[in-house]
Amino acid sequence: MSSPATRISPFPTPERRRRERSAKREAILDTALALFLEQGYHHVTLNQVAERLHITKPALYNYFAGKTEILFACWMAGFEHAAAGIERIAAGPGDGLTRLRALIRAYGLLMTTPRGRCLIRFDDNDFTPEQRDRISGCKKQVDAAFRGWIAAGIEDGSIRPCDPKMAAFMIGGALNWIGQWHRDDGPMSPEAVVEDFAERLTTGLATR
Amino acid sequence: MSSPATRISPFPTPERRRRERSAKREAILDTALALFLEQGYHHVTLNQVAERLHITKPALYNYFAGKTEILFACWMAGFEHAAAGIERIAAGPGDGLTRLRALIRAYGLLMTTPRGRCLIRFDDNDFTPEQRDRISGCKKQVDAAFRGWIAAGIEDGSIRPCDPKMAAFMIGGALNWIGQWHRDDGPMSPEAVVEDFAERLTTGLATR
Amino acid sequence: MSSPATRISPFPTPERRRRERSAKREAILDTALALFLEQGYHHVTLNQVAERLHITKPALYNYFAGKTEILFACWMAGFEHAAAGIERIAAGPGDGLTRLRALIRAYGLLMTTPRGRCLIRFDDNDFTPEQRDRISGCKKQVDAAFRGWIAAGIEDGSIRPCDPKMAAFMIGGALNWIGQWHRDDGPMSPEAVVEDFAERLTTGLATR
Amino acid sequence: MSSPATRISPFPTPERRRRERSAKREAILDTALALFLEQGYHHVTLNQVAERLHITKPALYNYFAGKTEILFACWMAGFEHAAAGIERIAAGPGDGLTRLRALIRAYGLLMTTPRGRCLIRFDDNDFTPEQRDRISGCKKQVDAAFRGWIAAGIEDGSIRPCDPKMAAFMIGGALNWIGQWHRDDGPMSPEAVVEDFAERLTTGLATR
DNA sequence: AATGAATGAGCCTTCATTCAT
DNA sequence: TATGAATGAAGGCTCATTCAT
Repeated sequence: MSSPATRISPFPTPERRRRERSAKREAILDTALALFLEQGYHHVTLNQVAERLHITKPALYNYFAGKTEILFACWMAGFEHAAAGIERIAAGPGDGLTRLRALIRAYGLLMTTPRGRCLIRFDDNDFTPEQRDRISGCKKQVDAAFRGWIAAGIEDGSIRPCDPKMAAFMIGGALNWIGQWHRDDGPMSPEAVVEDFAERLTTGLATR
Repeated sequence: MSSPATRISPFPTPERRRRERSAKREAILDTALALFLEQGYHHVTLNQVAERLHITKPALYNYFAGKTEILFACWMAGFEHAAAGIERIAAGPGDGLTRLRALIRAYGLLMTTPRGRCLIRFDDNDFTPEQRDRISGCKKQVDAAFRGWIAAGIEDGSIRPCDPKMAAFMIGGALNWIGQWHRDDGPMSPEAVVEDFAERLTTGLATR
Repeated sequence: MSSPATRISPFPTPERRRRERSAKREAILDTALALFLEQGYHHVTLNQVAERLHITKPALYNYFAGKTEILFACWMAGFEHAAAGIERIAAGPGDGLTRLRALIRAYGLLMTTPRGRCLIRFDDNDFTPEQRDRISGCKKQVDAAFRGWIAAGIEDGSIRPCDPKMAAFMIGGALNWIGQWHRDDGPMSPEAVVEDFAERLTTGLATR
Repeated sequence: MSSPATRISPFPTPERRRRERSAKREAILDTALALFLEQGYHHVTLNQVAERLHITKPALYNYFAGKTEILFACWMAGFEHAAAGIERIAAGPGDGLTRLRALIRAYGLLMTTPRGRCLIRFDDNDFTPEQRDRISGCKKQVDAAFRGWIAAGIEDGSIRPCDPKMAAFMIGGALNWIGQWHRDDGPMSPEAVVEDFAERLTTGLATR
């Protein structure tokens, strides 16, 4: 029995307004992302995105400046997942090999989700030059993490001497590819896949 | 030196006609492919393709039924390179590991060329359903080659027991990724890259 | 005279909106129809239609799915006139001959208007198969009306025994042809023409 | 056993050349006409015409100046049939009614053939202005024949006094319409149809 | 914040026609 | 006479984006 004073007012507070707006932005992103991955960016019209959300096309412009902005926001959301994982691992304990394996697991897992898949499925040519620049920087960060911990492992003796760049290319390629072949309804769970890959991708590198 | 009698006639023979037509088809393919890789399929107009060839747009239709036909022909040309490599290796000698390494080298090399790059850069959604079906079959053939020689290597003792499917996914991913990062003007030649990868991708698999 | 309070608001009500939209659809139809009859369907571009309406080509797509849809809608609008006439006559009194003459007048009048002319001037080949099917059904309805009342007249003795099918063909042909030769600025008014034809086409049929 | 002297030379004489050329022109006309009636002028490409004749598109230009020339030649061929019929009837005996009936039979028969059908199925807008002018003149000739013999019949007493123009419109419409509904594989032969129409269209006119 | 309506820009495709051979 | 190849011209349609309400 809530008293009138505590009943929720139908007139949203500024705070609630902000939350709702943010939730709508997220919903647009999720919907657009799903469509982009299903049909490809150029085959998706803003009408489709809007329809799935039960709104109309121009309404989208209240939340995003345009189609490429949505694309970019999708990518960035994916990257932030990756960046968060990297930070978490960096903040945690472990030698180079341990951290490399943790990154493989985290990044590999990400690749089995839409948020992660878009990181490599989106075509660079669909971004504006400015967006491309920012994306390029982000990609370098991820690459630096891989190379960094490989180098650290060589340093601390957990990884055999090798060219960190090439090793990172190999590992990155194998992980990125997961997004292309892994199906949620397939025989292997994402966790099983990344566990397998963490082992498989480092047996050649580990000093035992 | 050539007497009038042996000079080449300006009137092409039927044979020469056929060759020239074929050469023109190839030129269209190469030009379109280069543009597709540079700018992305949807950002390339047939006008651009035609202009680069110093012809007009409708002239393209003398050689291809439409834009997606060109796209498809590009893909198929790439696949035929791959298939030829597979056949050559299959026809040659060697145990499973040897052949797997040969395939890694051949496929990796292909990935440093436009013909190969398009195999994974083109978006499935841009093909017609019929084309997708054919492509799907072709991809299965390549995958089968990787898995097959891994399985053969396990059989003949040159490769340690493991899941050929996962191993093939790892190798395939690493190789496909080459097309994304390798630059012709980079520090490593294609040959050096694939040599490195052939070693790197099989150290974890080889029985010594 | 109107006080500010009773002035029409510039903000259209939903009802007014619907009416305006409907009026625009009609305007498109009328304009397109006029052009189609003037120049022939294939010589009319959507740009011309749009220009005459002081809008742009894509705006047409807010009201019709495409060019053939417009063509079809024109035809259907004409048919509905005819169908309404048939219903009205069917609902009214009179023997077979009386009704036949009424139909001749109504259908003949229709043929002197663009709405009616299009019924026979449009080429079946310009419709989609689905549209053709529907049109075919509509044409059968009209034909059935002619034949039906001829048969009824034979039954009730107002028309001499004869083959209703052939009689209907003759009458239909004569009436359809009106659309080809009658000019609004000609010597005979539409009413005079159909009065003449109602007599002329039934003197051979009437039992006196 | 034809002697060498009488054997047909493989080198055609100029006379035979002319005959063959003329035959080819006819073949093109027939083929094009059939296609035009089947699919409508604008849906028929010169490629289709050429293919049906087992030649190539540009070859057509050896016989006709362009697509509309073919269309026009088709129409003219049809008209000449009609004109020949008119002349034959004019040259023969009979009062106005007799000749009118003869014309109805002849013109009606023509309408059951492709040559005749095209006379009213082709769209005026598809001709050039010059062609339109000539066609207009031809149509007037036919119309004049109908009206003339009706007037003659009134004069000689075989036809009841009436407006020849309107009577001709009625008869012409009914006859032209035959081309729209008559099927060669239908229940009535062309001869039966025109016999019926000759009677039906003049019962109201004849003085008995 | 959301909508209906309209627009501008662009692209693929078709096809009659021409030309060199 | 016939062909292969190429072109010019044009049209329908799509869609991201804007604007008034």
